Formats: sequence, C-alpha cells, structure tokens
Amino acid sequence: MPVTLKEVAERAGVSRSAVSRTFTDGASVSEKMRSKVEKAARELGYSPNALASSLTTGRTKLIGLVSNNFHNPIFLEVFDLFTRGLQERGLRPLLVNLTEERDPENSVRMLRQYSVDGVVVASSTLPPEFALAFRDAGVPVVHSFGRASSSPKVHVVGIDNVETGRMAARALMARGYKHVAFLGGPRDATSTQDRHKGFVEEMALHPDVRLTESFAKAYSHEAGRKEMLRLLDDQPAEGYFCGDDVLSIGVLSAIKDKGLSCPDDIGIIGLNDMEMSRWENIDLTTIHQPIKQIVNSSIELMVAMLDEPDRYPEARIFPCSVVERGTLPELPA
Amino acid sequence: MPVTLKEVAERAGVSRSAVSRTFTDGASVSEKMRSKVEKAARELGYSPNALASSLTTGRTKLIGLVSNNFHNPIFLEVFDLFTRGLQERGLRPLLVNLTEERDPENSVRMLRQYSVDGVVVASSTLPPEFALAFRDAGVPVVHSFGRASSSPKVHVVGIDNVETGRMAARALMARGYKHVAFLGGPRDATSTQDRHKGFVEEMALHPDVRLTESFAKAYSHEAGRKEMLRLLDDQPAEGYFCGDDVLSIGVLSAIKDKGLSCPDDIGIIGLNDMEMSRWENIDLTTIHQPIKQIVNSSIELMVAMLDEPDRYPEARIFPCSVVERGTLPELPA
DNA sequence: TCCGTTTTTGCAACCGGTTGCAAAAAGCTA
DNA sequence: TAGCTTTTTGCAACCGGTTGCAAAAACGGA
Repeated sequence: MPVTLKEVAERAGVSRSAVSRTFTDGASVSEKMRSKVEKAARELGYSPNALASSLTTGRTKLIGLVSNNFHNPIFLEVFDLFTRGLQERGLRPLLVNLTEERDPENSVRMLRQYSVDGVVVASSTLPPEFALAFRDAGVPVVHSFGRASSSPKVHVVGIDNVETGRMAARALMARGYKHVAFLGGPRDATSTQDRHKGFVEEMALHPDVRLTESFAKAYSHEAGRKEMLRLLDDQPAEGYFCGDDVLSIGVLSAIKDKGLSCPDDIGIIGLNDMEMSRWENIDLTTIHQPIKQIVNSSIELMVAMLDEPDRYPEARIFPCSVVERGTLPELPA
Repeated sequence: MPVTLKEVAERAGVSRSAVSRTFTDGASVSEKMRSKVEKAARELGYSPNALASSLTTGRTKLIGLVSNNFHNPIFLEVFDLFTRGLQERGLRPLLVNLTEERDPENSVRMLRQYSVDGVVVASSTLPPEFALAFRDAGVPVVHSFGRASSSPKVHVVGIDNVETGRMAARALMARGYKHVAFLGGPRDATSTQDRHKGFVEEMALHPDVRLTESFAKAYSHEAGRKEMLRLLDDQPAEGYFCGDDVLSIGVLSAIKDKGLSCPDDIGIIGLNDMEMSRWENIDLTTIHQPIKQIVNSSIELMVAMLDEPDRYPEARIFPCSVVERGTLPELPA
C-alpha cells in the first residue's frame, strides 16, 4: 500500500539511486534533480521506509528502553524525559516491561531481533546482570539509575547511593534523635544495599544512638505502609530514612493511621524528590535525585556510543541534596 | 556482527530457504532438516532479523503507542498494562510522546516510516483528529480513552463520559447539597466537555440547587490546586465533581491549606480510581474507570484489526461505578 | 518393484532500500 | 573549442530475509 522509492523514481523519470540520494543527507545530488524528485515524492506521498534502509546502513535508530518500575510514579517522569529526549535526537524508544522477568535472555534476544542500536536499562532494582547481558550481546548499553562503581563494567549514570545513605543519617543526626531507623526497599536491589551501607557507616560514628533496620518488600506505597504498621506495633524510632519517596508516603499513611503525627512524633526523610513529594498535602522532606540530569546524560552517552560502540565504560555520578520540607523538624539555627 | 541466515545455511549444508522455513512456523520442513538447522543455529547463536523479514511479510509486529499524558499517575498504570499485554501477544510498543505536539502529521509520518502494524492512541486529551490522521494514513488505529460515540469514525475503547457526569451529579445530590460545582479539566479535552455535559444535564433536574462551573488548565495536581484556591476565595460550593483524581488531590490540598476539612466542610468526588486514590492518606471518593478492561479490550481490538484492517469501526464502552471513600459524607441509610 | 502421490527441498526472484564504481554531464581554463 | 577536473548520475550488487514454483525425495499401494 505505501509508496515505494521505485514508484517515485518512475514518476520522476530518474534512477532509484537518485531518489535514494535525495533522501539521504550528505549525498551528492544536483538542485535540478532534487526538486524533480521531491515533486514526485510529494505528489505520491512518499516517505522512505526506515526499516528497509536499516538493512544496508546497519542503523535502525531504535533504542530499547528497558524497565521494571511501572508502579513508582517517579518513573512516569523518567519515561517522559527519556521519550522526549530520544525523540529530539531522532531516536525511537522501544519500550520493554521487565516486570516479572528474572532472566535477561528473552529480552536480549527480542531486542536483537529488532536490531536496536542500543539499550537503556532504566531501573534501580534490576540486577546489573541485565545490563551486562546486553553488553555481552554486543549491544551498546547504558544503565540509568544503576549502581555507582569506581570500576564500572558497563556505562552507568546515576547517583552514589552509599553517599545518600550517609546524607540521610546526617540529616537525622542533626535533629538530635537518639533512636533512628533505616526502612529500606527490597533487599536484593543494589540501591537498597548501598543506601543501607552508607547509612550504617555514618551511624557508626554515633555509637550512642540506637539504630534499627528493616526492609520493605518493594519500592511501593503498600509495602512501606505495611512494614511501618508492623514496626509501630513495637517500639518505633524517632526518625526514619525510608527507601524512597513512594515508600515514604506509605509510611506516612501508617503513621497517621496510628494516630501519630509527623514530624512531631516521628520524622521521615525519603529519597527521589518526585513531583508528588512537593504536593502540599504530602510535603515530604527528601533527598533530591537529579533525574533530569541523569536522563539527559544517559541519552548523551547513548548517542556517543552509537558512534563509538567500544567506548571505554564510565560511571557518571550526580550529586544529591537534602530538600527540607515538612516531615522532619526544622533544623536548630 | 550478528549471525545471518546465510551463515547458518552454510554451516548446516542446506539452502537458505530451508533455514528460513525452520524458523517460520507453519512451513513444511522434515524433522531431520529441522534438527540439522537448529543445531547449526544454536552453535552460531543465530536469531532471525525481525526487520528484514518484515520487508517481505509486511508485518513488523511493532505497535505505535501514542500518548501525551506523562504527568498523570494513572497513565503509568496504563503503560504498564499496555506494554505487558502487547508483549504477551508478541507485539512491541514503540512509544511516542506527543506532549507539546498539536499536529498529528509528524507522528503519522514517523510511525509510517517504521511500518508499524497499528497504532494505539492512549489519551483522553488528544483531539480525535490524531486518531483520524492515522486512519487516513491507512494505519489500523484504536483510540483508547477516547470519546464515546454512537457513530464512531475510528475504533474507540473507553467510557461514556457524559454518563459519568450524571453519576457524579447524582452522587452529590444524594448528599442533599444545595450548592454543587463542576471543576473540570482542560476545556478543549472531549472528556472534559462530555463530563460537563452530563453533569449539567442531570443538575437540570434539580432547579433548586445552585450550580457553579469552572475549569482547570490541565489534568494535574497543580492546576486543580490553583483553581480551587481561587474558588475558595469566593463563596465555595458544598460539593465538587473534579475533572479527575489527580486534579481532585490538588483540590484537596487547597482545601486543607485554607483550614477547611473534607468531607465536613466540602465534599469531593473524582474520576478514575487510580491506585493512589486508594492510599489511606488520600482516600478519595471517586468514579472507577475500568482501565484494565479498557486496555485489554483495546489490545484485543488491535489484534483483530491486524487480520482485518478494514474492520467496521466500533465503540466499546465500559461501565463505571462510584467508589465510596472518605471525601464525601456517608450516604444516609 | 513400479508408478502415482505427497512431502520436502532448492532455485531464483523479490521486499525497499543503499552504495561502490564507472560512465556521462557539467564546469573551468586556456 | 579542446582538454582536463569535478560533479552528478545510473548500473548492479547487496543488506537479511521470504516464497512461488518446479525438481527431487519419500511414501504408499498393488
């Protein structure tokens, strides 16, 4: 049904190569030829078949966008940024939902069948093996929101989660709490492990302060709420560092449910600073993760890799900072 | 770099057709041949190039997933459902972000260049012209969350927004309010217009009740909050039907801000019933929109259209229902 | 074992483009 | 206008597969 190059060539009375060249920038075509071809193309409503051309050029401009975070509102922001950023550069995101997938093999095969030019793994909970599997399959890959490392095996763009753990601990210590808690996300996520590590490390400098640790089943509202309800039955801490913002909001809900108030009875600090955390009826004190910068940098890195597939792997780490809002008491002046 | 069919054929000592056939189901190949080819393919790590084959078969199994709602958390649920549903059926979503795009032409061209087998327009705010543009370009299209119509021009799957307007009005009337308000989403969205129409229609049956109308700039928290703050400066109504859930939550935030409480001072009913509305610290009374059913039905319709592109257009309308929660007073028994 | 059927296989053309190469055209200089 | 250089054009092969068709192989029955 769609118009082909051949038809345009016939109508314009020129060779197929000529048509191809007018639609390939950087190719040598005279002005006369170009206008003749463009006229015919316009009349026929022709536009070149990107997939056919990918056969010879070896470029599809398709980028696999792989994630498993379809229940965390911050990822809507992430998808928005990725899709727009990729579009602006003429790239097309092929979205892959890895929820319920523990084996990279299928997705690697699928994305190779579609000859994607590269893959962005956008997730803080997928194990590093996923990104590695793409690399091993010879597909350029960037792991966004992946584990920071001083000797990265694949390109990683994100934050230093260990450091955010320390920051959270310091923020709680600044409030003079004598009993604080780490309420992390899922145990097997590297982000959880790193935040935990940093938090514990920093707390080791305060041996007089009591430290409690626990983990929610997921980065989700429900998991946070459930875990907090359990904790509140026992002897709760004064200040909590929660796995992330959505988890924090679940925790806040549990606190209100028990008739306690925040920050008077219990202080909370989250992580991410998603749009919702700014909402006036949530007003969550949290650690800002610069997702816009992370996404844009990931895209730039991806674009660079398209020209230089064997680029030496690097880790791009962006600084975070505490955003003071209403769920921790004000700092003493 | 990737292994081609030709290499497999050489290694197995058979013709290229033979290899092609073993990877095409329904083709005639002997057991002996199949195992010979599969062995060679396994040894070489071959998997067929989906795009190359699409050239001759005319099928890419790519589906354009077009939306402009990247700031409404319910769409994260929508994307989750779409990506998983499509994947299960062997289809791949090519995500297109139409934020800031008022002209369908570009996206139509782009999706045709990638020879998508079909397009799902998933949006309640994109004008119907977008879906029509795809239809006119000869691409099978389903408009999910589009305007219900008794004489649809393209396939539409969604709800009857006029009816939800009536339902909301009835829910407010059941509370005995004497002054109610419609606080809609953006004026130019068909969903806003229809909900408004139904609401006003139903309210016409209660001429003694005062009716106020206004519109927020977008289906967003901020827009709802802003508009409500403005309204509260004047003489507020007793009960509000808000454009959707995220807008409602913005409205709730404004109410609390002004020192009022919900549902004692003001009652709110939203629309969508997104996950967040169930959260205990939001607990929004709302109209449930069956998004799971809508998405699955959209996918089924899409799949049907792949076999029958000229299928007669139909509108699939799913019923909604009020979910009683904490932002409207309890119904008198 | 022979012959007619049915199944399996390979050939070659094709899908819609791109591109190296050489011939043709255009441009430039004298 | 001849002769040389540069640019433009078309030919034909190729990208990685699929498929109609006819030849070859396997099957079945007598």
